[in-house]
Amino acid sequence: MGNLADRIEQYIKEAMARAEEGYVVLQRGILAEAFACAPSQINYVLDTRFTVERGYLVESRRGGGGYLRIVRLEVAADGLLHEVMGQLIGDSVSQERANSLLARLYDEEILTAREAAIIKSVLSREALGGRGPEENTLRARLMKRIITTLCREDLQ
Amino acid sequence: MGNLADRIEQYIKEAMARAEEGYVVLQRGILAEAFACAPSQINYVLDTRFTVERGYLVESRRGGGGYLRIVRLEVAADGLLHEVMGQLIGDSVSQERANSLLARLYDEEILTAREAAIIKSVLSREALGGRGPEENTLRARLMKRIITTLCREDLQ
DNA sequence: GACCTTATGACCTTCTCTGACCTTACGTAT
DNA sequence: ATACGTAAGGTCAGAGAAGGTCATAAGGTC
Repeated sequence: MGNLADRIEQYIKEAMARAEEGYVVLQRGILAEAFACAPSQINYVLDTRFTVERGYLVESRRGGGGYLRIVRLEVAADGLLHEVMGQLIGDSVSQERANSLLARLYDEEILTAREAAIIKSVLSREALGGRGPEENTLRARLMKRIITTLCREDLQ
Repeated sequence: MGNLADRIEQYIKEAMARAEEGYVVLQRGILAEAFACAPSQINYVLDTRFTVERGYLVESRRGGGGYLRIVRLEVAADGLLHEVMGQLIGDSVSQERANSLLARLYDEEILTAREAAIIKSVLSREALGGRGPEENTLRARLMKRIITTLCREDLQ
C-alpha cells in the first residue's frame, strides 16, 4: 500500500464511506494538488479502481465549476444480484475481471473473506488454465453458477 | 547450509515467525540487494522452499509498489483436511465422491452451509461437464486448491 | 563423469505515473 | 449573438518501477 494510486483509492473510499447519499463529488485539480501528483493520475485511479465491475460509476463535467462525481452502485440492496452479475459476467470473463467482481461482492458484504478466497482460488488461471480461450468461458459459467447458489433462499 | 538459498530461506522464515497475521510482505528487489544476489534468486528460493507442499502460499504484485506476500498455511489445521487432501492425490475425483467429502467437511463444521453449497455448485457435473474424463481431473485440481485455501492462516 | 541443486542474466509482463496536447463549459466584452 | 479567455476535466504515449520466466552456467555430491 505504499504507492500513490493505492493511497488515493483509499482516500476516495473513506470519503465514500462518510457520504450519506452513496456518492461523493470531488475536483480533480484539488485532489491532485493534495496528493502532489499529476492530475491525470486521478484519472488513472478512477479508471483502474472505480470501475463498473467494482461497483462504481464516475460522472464528470469540464469547464468552470467542473467536478468528478463517484457513485456507489449497490447491488445488494435491491434484489438484482443475479441479473446485474449475470450481465457483468456475460459468456466470457478474464481472471482480472472476475477478481474485480469478487472484490465488489466482498465490499458489499455479500461474500465473507473466506468465501471470496475460495472462489478466487477456483477461478484462478492456474486452476482453470491450459485451455486457452475456453478458460474464460468456463470461468464465466462457474461464476454464474456461484451467483445463482448465493441467491438460494435456504442459504440466506 | 552456508549457501545463499538456505540463508534467504532462513531470513524469510524468521520474518514469518515474527508475523502476527500469518503472512509477511517483502520486496524482491530489496531482498535481492540485501543478499547481494540476482533478483531471480529470490524466485528460486520461493519456488523451491515456499511451496504449497511445504505449507506456504505466495502472492505478488508487479509494477510500482509491487510486493511479494508469503502466507503460511496452518499445517496442523485439521486432520480431516489432510485426509481429504490425501484422497485427492489420485488426480481424479467423481462428483459423487466430491459431494461425500464435502458433506463430511460440513458435518465437522469446517465448512459453513453456504461455503459447502458454493463449492458443490462449481464441482457439479453441469458446471465442469462436457469434457468426459478430463472433468474428474479438473474437479480434483479445483478441490485441492480449495482445501489449500481453507488452510490459509490469514483466513482463520 | 553423471546428476542434482544453486545462481545468474537476458528478456518479458504488469502496474504506475507524468506531461503534452485535446475538449468542454462558463463568463464577459463587443 | 459571437468571440474569446479562462477554468476545468479527458486522452494517450511513453518512461519508470516493480515482479516473472527460462535457458544456461556454476557448484556440489556420489
